[in-house]
Amino acid sequence: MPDEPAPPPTGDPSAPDPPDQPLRVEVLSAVFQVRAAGDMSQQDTPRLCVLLRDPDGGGRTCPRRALPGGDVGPRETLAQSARRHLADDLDVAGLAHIEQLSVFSAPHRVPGTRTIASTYLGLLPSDARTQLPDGAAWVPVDALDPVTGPLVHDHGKIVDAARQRLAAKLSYTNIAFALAPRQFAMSELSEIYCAALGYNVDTTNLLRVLSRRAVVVATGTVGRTGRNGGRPPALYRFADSELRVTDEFATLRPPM
Amino acid sequence: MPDEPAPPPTGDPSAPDPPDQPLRVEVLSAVFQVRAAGDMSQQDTPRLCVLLRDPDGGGRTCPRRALPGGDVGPRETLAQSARRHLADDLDVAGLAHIEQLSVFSAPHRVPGTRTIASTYLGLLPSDARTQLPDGAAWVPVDALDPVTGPLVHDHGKIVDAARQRLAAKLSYTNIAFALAPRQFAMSELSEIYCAALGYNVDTTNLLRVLSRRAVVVATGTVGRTGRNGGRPPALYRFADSELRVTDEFATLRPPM
DNA sequence: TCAAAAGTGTTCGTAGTACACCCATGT
DNA sequence: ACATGGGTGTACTACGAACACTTTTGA
Repeated sequence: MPDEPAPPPTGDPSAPDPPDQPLRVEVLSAVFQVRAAGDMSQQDTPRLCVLLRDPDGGGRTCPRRALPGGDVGPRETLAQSARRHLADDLDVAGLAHIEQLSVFSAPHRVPGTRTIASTYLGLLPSDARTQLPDGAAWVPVDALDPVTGPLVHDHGKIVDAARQRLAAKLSYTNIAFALAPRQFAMSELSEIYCAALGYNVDTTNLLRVLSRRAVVVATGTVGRTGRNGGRPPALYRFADSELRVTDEFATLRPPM
Repeated sequence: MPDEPAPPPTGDPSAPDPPDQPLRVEVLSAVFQVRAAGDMSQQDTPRLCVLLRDPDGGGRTCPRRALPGGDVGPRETLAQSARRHLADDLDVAGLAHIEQLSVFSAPHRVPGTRTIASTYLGLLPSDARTQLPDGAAWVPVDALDPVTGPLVHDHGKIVDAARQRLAAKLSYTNIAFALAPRQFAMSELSEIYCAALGYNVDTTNLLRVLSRRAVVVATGTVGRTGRNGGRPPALYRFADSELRVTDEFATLRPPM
């Protein structure tokens, strides 16, 4: 699924590759944050947003939209490179999680020099306030194809892969720690799950599941009640602040 | 986990990368097959084996061991490149499945030119007979570190990553189709699961789980009884011959 | 006192495990 | 017939989903 089903090689498939062939390796990152959509027209329910950038620089009427990234430096790993390129747009210290997605290697996925893209998924807690430079913006992922045109090159596919990865890991890991604030009411966490998954999640059951797995723990403190009254919520936090698999081997697990 | 925690870059981390820096991209594949270990001393229970190759050519007394692979050609995707390099050792048409693993990019993971490795997991059905050239061999994965020395460079880590990926997907996908023969008794399939997972799997329950999920279906035919008598087994086959997720979202699944 | 939000308890369905028991074959 | 492996049936456990009911606040 990562590699597009490119047509079979037209040249001699067993030709030894010239060691000096021009070859670029770029790193592209899909960074997500759940944020209450900028327009305050609606009763803004939080939405999953992705960080996009205009590759031609800011200030256009109809900017092209691309994922942030760039080339790999000679002395850095790919993960370090991803962080370095993201530092142009946001405070990378706030990035709570970053992990590798697949490599996109179709020979002509971008025009010009043969460019292989190693892609990353990054997550930013919902309470991290970012000051984006010109040409960068948070775009709700469910408003991508229809409204603004498609993304540059194959970046749309990369965002899709990132969404799928996130949705899957929400189900069997504690990855939501990287999308949630340090402390939160279960209703807030539920909204984050809803935004990331795209469907409703029962708040009470979410608490039960995550408690049993010891993914979240109560802090003992309570938060403030909402605008229209209601009982003040207990506050929780994630037990770990790094990825942990919580439901490995749902089936075919080792005996005992 | 894919990128080793390399030391922070020593040079200027924000230096723009020279577009003509020497950079190699290699493809490495961990190909697995469950095979009844060559030595006929034991009551040979099948074991998970990985295809290794002596990078210095065959005929050594104490060969080094490495994963098969090599550089990417200018007109091929990484997956195509993986298949091309594997063709030196086996009939790639027999490879029932191949998928991307992570990228290994530590700056000095191999000496000399900066080399980034894109890695693949390949699976060969247990009944595929292979005629390996000199210098290539099937090595049981549980006999890697202790007996023969470690693998070259970081290839040991790559094999570990491949094993983990396989074990995980055995639990929630139909990936075993790529390790099993076209037709098989459930006891054979059970042995394959045992070999790949490293622990015992109950044959009767395996049938139930895989039947309910419509992963395997009965062919209606029966096989021959074993060496010491016993009821002849019903034969089964996998419903699909391509990867399918069978247990997506074990928890937090969409309503209805 | 009423609405709104949070939290608790209960019921239900279902998937997976363990294990006993029955079936079919070769010797 | 009997040992050997294959297959079926059943009971048990656990987890997650749904939903009703209770609790705590603000207006």
